[in-house]
Amino acid sequence: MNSLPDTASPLYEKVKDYILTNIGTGKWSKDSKLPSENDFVTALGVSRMTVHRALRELTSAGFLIRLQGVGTFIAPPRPQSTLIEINNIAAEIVARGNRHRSQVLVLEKITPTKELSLSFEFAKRAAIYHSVVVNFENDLPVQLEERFVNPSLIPDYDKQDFSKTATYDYLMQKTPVTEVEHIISAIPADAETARHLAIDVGACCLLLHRRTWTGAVVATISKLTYAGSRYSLGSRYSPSRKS
Amino acid sequence: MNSLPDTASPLYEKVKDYILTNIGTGKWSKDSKLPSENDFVTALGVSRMTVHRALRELTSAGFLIRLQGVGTFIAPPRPQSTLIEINNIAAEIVARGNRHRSQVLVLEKITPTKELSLSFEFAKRAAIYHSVVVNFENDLPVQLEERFVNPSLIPDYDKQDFSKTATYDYLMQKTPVTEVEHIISAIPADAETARHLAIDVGACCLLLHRRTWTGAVVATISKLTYAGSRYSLGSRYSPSRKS
DNA sequence: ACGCAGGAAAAGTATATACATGTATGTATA
DNA sequence: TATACATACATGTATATACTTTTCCTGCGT
Repeated sequence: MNSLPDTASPLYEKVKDYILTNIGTGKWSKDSKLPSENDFVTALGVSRMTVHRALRELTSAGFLIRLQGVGTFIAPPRPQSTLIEINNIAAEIVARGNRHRSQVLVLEKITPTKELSLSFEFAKRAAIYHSVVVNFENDLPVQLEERFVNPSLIPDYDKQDFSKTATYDYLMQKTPVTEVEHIISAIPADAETARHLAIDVGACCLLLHRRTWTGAVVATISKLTYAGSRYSLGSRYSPSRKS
Repeated sequence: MNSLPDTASPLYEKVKDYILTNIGTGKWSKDSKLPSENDFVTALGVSRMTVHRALRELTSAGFLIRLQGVGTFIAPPRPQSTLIEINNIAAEIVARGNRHRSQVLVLEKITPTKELSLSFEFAKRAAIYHSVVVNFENDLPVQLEERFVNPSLIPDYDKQDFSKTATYDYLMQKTPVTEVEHIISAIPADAETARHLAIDVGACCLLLHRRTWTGAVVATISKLTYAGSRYSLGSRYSPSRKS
């Protein structure tokens, strides 16, 4: 009763293909339940662990939804998640063939405000690092970068020379990021920002607010301000349903 | 010798945490080999299959690189493609528990400018649909939506009632999107925009420029303008987690 | 009718075991 | 010296088994 293809791929991949094919041809309707793991075991003649692995991977790839005690179902079509990628500005500038330079304005250890401490999800008020850097593309300031960094994860942040190494590269190299939060908004430049970006007070800026986590701990909080007239965030994206 | 946390999570998750933590603290250097599966078995007192699952999931999440016959290594820092998801504004508003309403200002067939025709990658100047809609959240205008639509893909666009069906939903339902381009910038509101969004002329706006393709054909071009003071694009993203 | 107990079913986890496959390395042989 | 082979070790796959957790349903008693 084995209707699996006889390619050279491992068995659990064959089971995945078998299931994907049958979803595609509508063998199982969108609402009804898929066969249980044990059904597949008898139908395909493979062990339950192998079926389980196939189903688990299809679930994590977003094709299926599984409920313990209930069964396995076809996942609804993906929500329209059209994605914007946010990259390292220094790398972007260099990739465009332009010259990148950065100027460190502030690099210090501070006691955070109550609000900032809250953003870090700190129980107690603890000291954090604070840096302000301006990034230039061909001597034109394009990004004002303010970062707050958790010293328990990145202990020597204030000892670095960020005119040589981009803060971003340093942080990425120091600690793995397990979660990222982004908020993009448009705001008028205040006097300080205007001065550093060499734009008029009140001029439109893109503000990118970013928090990164390492495990359950907030690692960094960044406020990246782009001169609206000189920079935009772009991406091109092909949705594809491959794992 | 079990140094795993005693939370309520499954064992393979604890092993994953254990490994991620030790990567974070630099216990294993970036170049050297991680302990083998059997090393973990004796060090942590769990079965090899459990270790294997932990390592496999960390690998598929991009933290590790494994070579059969060689060993397990720390993956180079990911190119930080941190992603912003852009969703259907009508759905978002409803998801927030607020009321969505839209007002159709323009719905017509026009002959495109040369520039627009170029954006559509048209060989010859061909007529296209044009719509302008304002989207309200609880009667407050938050988004001005201007769209240009390729009639060869969506023939009846100008016959629809977009005060009932969101343009977005209609387009998504009509034609599959195989590719999307996004550009986000910050611009001051012009007189027209200011009037429709009920903001001051020159106030900061988020401008989201979007092109969608169906196959090799440009399907739609959209200019979505958000009142900067009332809207921001946000996302939270876990590189490691599923779904 | 109603509520509850208990069992069946389904996915989730964990382990032991076996074998397969790929890589590096050392050793014997041509 | 150089090639071939043997071996050890690493990850990869597959299975059998056992137990857990969650959910749903059924039947019994009130």
